[in-house]
Amino acid sequence: MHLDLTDLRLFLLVAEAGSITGGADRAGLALASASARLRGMEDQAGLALLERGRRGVTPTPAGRALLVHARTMLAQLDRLRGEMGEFAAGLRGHVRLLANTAASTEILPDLLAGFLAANPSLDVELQDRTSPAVAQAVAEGSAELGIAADHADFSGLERHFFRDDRLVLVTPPGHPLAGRGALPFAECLAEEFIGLAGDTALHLHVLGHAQRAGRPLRMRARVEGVDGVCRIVSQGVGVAVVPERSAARWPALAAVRLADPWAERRLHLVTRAGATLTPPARRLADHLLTAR
Amino acid sequence: MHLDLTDLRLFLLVAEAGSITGGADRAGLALASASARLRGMEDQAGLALLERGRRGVTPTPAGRALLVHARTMLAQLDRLRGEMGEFAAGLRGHVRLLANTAASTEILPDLLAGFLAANPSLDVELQDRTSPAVAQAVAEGSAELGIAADHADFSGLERHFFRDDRLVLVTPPGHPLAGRGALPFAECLAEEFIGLAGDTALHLHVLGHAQRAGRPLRMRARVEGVDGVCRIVSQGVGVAVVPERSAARWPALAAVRLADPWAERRLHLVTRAGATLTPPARRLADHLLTAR
DNA sequence: AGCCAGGCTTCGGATATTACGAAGGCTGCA
DNA sequence: TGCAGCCTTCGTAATATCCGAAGCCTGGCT
Repeated sequence: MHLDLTDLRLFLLVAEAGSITGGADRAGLALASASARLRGMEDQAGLALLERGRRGVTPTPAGRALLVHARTMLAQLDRLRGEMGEFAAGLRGHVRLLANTAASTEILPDLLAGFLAANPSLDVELQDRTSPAVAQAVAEGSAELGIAADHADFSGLERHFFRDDRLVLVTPPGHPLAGRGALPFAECLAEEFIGLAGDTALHLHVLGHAQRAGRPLRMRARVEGVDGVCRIVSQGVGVAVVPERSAARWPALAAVRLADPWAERRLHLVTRAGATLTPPARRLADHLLTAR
Repeated sequence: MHLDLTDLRLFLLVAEAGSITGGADRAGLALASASARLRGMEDQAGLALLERGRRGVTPTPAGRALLVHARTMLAQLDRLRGEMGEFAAGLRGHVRLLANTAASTEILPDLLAGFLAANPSLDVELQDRTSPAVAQAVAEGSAELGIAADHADFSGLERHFFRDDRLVLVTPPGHPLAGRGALPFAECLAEEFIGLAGDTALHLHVLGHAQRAGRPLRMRARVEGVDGVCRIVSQGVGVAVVPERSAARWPALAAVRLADPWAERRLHLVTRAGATLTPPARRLADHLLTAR
C-alpha cells in the first residue's frame, strides 16, 4: 500500500473541510487531482475511507483511524522541519574546534563552559593538535575553527589574536635550575623529563624542539594530563615543560622561564580564508574572541 | 522544505548501510537516483545531512536528528498500514444494523452484548426503523443488515428467519379489556393510548394500523422507551401496544393478545440479494443467526 | 609505480506520476 | 424548470523520477 505525505495532508484537510472541494482548495490542489488522490488511497487500502454524501463527505470508521495516524505523522513532520530549521539557522549544531595543548587544557575549558551554558543546543568537539596540524586541518576544511600558535603556517587562513601563552620549565622546589631566569632549553636537555602521554600536541612540540637541538630527551615517565605531570614533578621526580598557566596552579613547583623564542607564543583563532562560517561556528568564534 | 516518505526511508537505509551504494541497493533504487534524492534533501534543508567519507557516509548531527524523526514517522506509517489492513481484512470494522422496535429494544441488546464482547474491534450501530423502511434501506444498500417483520417488501432481499414476535395490548390490572383473548385492534381504538416518543418504528407502525382502521388514536402521552410506556400504564393510565417480550417483564400488567394478523409476525434477518457482505457484517449476521 | 576496487557525482534520455481544465452526472432547492 | 453545490471522468501537458553509462577520487594491492 503506497501512501504519500500529500495524500495524508489532503485527507486531513478534506476531513476538516467536510468536502473534497473544500479540502482540495485548502491543499492548493485542483478538485480533479484531489478526487483522484482520494480514490487512489481507497483503491490501495481496498476499502472506503470517505462516505460520499449529497452535501460533502464524512470519514468512515477506517477513515477516522487513518485521520489519527495522519495527524500524528504530520505533526512529527512539522517537528522534523522545525528541527532542521534550527540546524539551518544555527540554533542547533555542532562545531569542531582544534587547539594546541595549552589552549585546550588551560584556557578553553572555562570558555567552553560559558559557551555551552549560553547555547544549550550547540555541541562542541574539542581536539588536541600541534599548532601546525591545527593550521593545516583548518586550511583544508576538515575543521572550521582552530587555535594555533604563531609558529604555524598561516597561509590560506584568517587569524585573530586570541591569547598570549608561554611555556615554562617546572622543577621540584630545591632543583638546581630553580630560580634561574631565561633558561635556554638546550641547557636542560640532560634533565630527566616527565611528558604527556599519547600524541599530545605539547609532547610532540617539545620533542620536536629537543630533536632540533640535536639531542633526544630522557623521558622518565609519560602520564595523562598536565596536572598529572605537575604532580609527579612536585614529588621531586624530573622536570617538565608546561604552559605557564598550568604551572601557576602549582605553587609548590618552581617555574623557570625558557629563553627560546618558541616558548613565547601568541595564540590565534584561525578560520579558513574566504570561507563563511556555519552559524554555530560563527557564534563560537565570537564567544572565544569576546569573552574574558 | 519538501520531504518525501521515500526520502526518509532512503535516508534511514543509507545511514544503516553506511554508504549510499548500500542504501540505494536496499531501497531498490539505482545509485544515481539515491544520490540525487539525498542531494535534494540537503539542498532543501540547506545543510549537510551526510558526511561524505572515503569509505562511505556517516550522518552529521543534523542527519542524526533527522534519523530520529524518520524512524518514528516510518514506524507510524507501519502502524497505519497495519491498521488499514485490519480494516480491509474485516478484523476491525463497523456494521450498521437496522431493526424494528421490538428487535432493537428486546432481542438485540443481549445478542449484541455477546457479539461486541467476542469481537472487541468491531463496532455496531443499531438503528430503529419500521420494517418497510428497514427493507428499503437494505435493498438500496444504505445498510448491510436489517431485521424486518414479514409484512415488509422483501423483493431484492435475501432473508433468514430470525425470531417470532408478537404485539400485545397491555392494560392496567383491573381494566375492562384485561383478560380478553384475541382482541381485534379495531375494538380498542377508543382507549386512551400511551405511545413511544419520536419517530420510533413501533409507534409509526401502530399509528399506521389505526389509520387503516379509519380512526386516529387518542394519545395521552408519548415517552421514551418501552419501559417508560409500561411504567405509565402500570400506574393505571391508558393502554399501549408493545412487544410481548416487553410485557412479560411487567407482571403487574395485563397483556391481551391482538387478533389482527399484523400483530403476529416473523422477524427476518435481511441482506441485499446477491451482495457479498463485508467481513464484519458477515460475522454479525452469523452471530445473530446462531446465538440463542 | 602503476593498477584495480569501491564509492560518489554528473549527464542525458526514457518513463511514470501528477496536475489541471473542461465536461458530465447527480441532488436539492428556489 | 433552472440553478447551485459537489463529485467524477477524460485527455493533455508538465513535472518528477528513474536508470545506465561515464567520470572523478582515494586507498590498497601487485
